Amino acid sequence: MELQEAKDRFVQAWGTLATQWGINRTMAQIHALLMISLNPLTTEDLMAQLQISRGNVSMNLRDLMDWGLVFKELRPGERKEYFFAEKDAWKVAKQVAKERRRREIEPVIKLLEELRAVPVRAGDADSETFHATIESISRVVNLADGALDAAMKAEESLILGTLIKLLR
Amino acid sequence: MELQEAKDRFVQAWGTLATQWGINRTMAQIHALLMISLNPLTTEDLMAQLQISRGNVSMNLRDLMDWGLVFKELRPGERKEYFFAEKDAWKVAKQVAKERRRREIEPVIKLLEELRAVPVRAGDADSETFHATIESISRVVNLADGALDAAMKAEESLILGTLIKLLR
DNA sequence: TTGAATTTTCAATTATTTTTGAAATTACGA
DNA sequence: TCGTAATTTCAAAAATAATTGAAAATTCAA
Repeated sequence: MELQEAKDRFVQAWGTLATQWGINRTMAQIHALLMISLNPLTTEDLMAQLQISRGNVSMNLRDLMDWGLVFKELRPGERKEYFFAEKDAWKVAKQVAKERRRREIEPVIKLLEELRAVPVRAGDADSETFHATIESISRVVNLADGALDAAMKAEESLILGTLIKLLR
Repeated sequence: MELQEAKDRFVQAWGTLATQWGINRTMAQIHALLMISLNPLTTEDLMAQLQISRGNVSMNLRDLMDWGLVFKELRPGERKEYFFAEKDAWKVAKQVAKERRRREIEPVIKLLEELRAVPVRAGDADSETFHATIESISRVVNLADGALDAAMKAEESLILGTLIKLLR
């Protein structure tokens, strides 16, 4: 396989994987392309390589910057902007965990707390089932939240070590 | 908050969360409803409670059964089918981890192995960047894969214990 | 400042995903 | 086995999400 073919396959596959996880295909492809590019790229570069419009590039770059995955580089004496991504995949994973936790898990935890506060009607099997299930889901969501928080703060090697122990 | 309102809020929120993670809203709502229902429900029950068509219920129930999250109950002397879901959220999480691993992570690991096999052109900084990034991503994907595998096999209490140690 | 290069915005369009509903099929009690 | 209740299928329709492209806004070298 040629280098260019390998790059294309990676960008393509990353886009597909992203859609399965609720992330915009183009956003993932731009991110993938920046991750494997030696040098920062301009909007024009991204438009040409992914065959997409200027507006599309602009909006997805803003989202990627909001996610803390892509950064802007300004070169003195040059008008146009250059973009680059963090290349350390562990740092990227930590950043994604941090953002998804903040944006998606936190609101769910808040809701689950509210639902847990709804009084159980003793003797009402229906009410009891509801509460038991909400309790069970709360425990797991809080466990996942804690795991993401731990991963976010830990070093890759530390997680690896813990995992090896767990698998043994 | 009334019990019925609490149920509705849960079903609604679960559907919203699902779409953010690449899962069909209705599928998640059916699953949520079955998780908090004391008794198994029929297609008619689901159609009425979620205000959706028969075909929609039928297709999403099949998907949920394929995911191993919902089961069918046949009652002797009765023609119609009853559906119920596993209510233990930890078991549900393990099942979801198992399926996503098989369906999505495995193909990615296979691709990354192929890309790692592409020969590096020594001295070519572009080629070297590509390989370094793919290596980095491979490590993290394999770490995540291992974590899901470990979680899948472990007990909730064991994960919790490990996590507490990690956070300390 | 000025003005052209560059970026952003957003209404309209296009693409994708989900849902419907009725016909076809299945399955089971009588 | 028969008749029909129940389920499944799938093409068409609807809903949702992503993309375009050109006008508006911004920015910075001159």
